[in-house]
Amino acid sequence: MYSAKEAAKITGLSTATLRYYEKEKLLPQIARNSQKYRQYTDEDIEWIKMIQCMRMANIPIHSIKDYVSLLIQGGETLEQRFVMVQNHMEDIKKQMTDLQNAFDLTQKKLLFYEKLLAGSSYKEMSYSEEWKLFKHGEN
Amino acid sequence: MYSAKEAAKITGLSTATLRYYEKEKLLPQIARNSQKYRQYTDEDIEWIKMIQCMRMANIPIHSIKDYVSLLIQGGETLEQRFVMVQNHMEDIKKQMTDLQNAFDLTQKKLLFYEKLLAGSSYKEMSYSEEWKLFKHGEN
DNA sequence: TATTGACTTGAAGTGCGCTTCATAGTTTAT
DNA sequence: ATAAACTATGAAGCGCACTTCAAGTCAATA
Repeated sequence: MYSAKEAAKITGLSTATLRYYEKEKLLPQIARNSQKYRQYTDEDIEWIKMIQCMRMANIPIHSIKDYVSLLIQGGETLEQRFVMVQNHMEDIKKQMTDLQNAFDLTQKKLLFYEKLLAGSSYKEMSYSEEWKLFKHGEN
Repeated sequence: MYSAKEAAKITGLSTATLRYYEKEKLLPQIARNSQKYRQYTDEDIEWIKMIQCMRMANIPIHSIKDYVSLLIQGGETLEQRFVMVQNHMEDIKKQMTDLQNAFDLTQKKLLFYEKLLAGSSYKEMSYSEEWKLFKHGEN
């Protein structure tokens, strides 16, 4: 069992965020001790980590909430959940190609800058030339 | 030369977003015709596409703005720009590993659901069992 | 002539994902 | 006994990235 502060430390989220996630039903109701303080179990922590993973993939709060809601409703909702996960996968794949494009562009920029900084004449490069270089793909 | 509407159609952004980007200095001042209507050049369009690419990688508006500002200032700012691009690259790499983790998790979920849906007995799966399955990594 | 439609502007509004605030209760240390 | 440390709550606030609104200009069309 972990206190709010401990759970926050373990997960890297703030206690406020943990309360927010609970309020938004991304987490089950967290157990309380005699003082009404939250007591996070190891399973809660694991679940929080999974939510963090989903959030890192930009899956919106309401989407995670819907998923959790179906999960709680149980086996009858299996197909719906399957479709949701498929949609998440499509989202993730789209983001991966977007990121790959940005990666490639950024790589090109880095090479460009490295070349320019290696030479000693970069201060002669005019604004308009450089601007155009960027406009036409950084090569 | 393209009108606001045409530029919007080509880039997939709204005219409002294009104006917003211009206001925020992500774009240079766009040329105007006699009626003060914007006239986007091919170079403007290319530049907008580059901004879109950066936005897809979640590079914040203010960061792009700072970069463009340095670019306009010219050659003296080369090292600063180089550092900025290096930082963008670090960001992008971090996002890529996060996305890869989400991808792996989602893949596992899909396999799990496929197995479950292939069998005919999934309606006997209890809430608590399923919940735990997810809590412990979906396998 | 009057209306339609594409455009202009600054300002206000929206949705998301937290974060901070104000207030209060309980336990532990000085 | 007072203060520090931790927790609780609901409500309000914030930063970002747009989006929508209200009011106006201008040119062409019915």
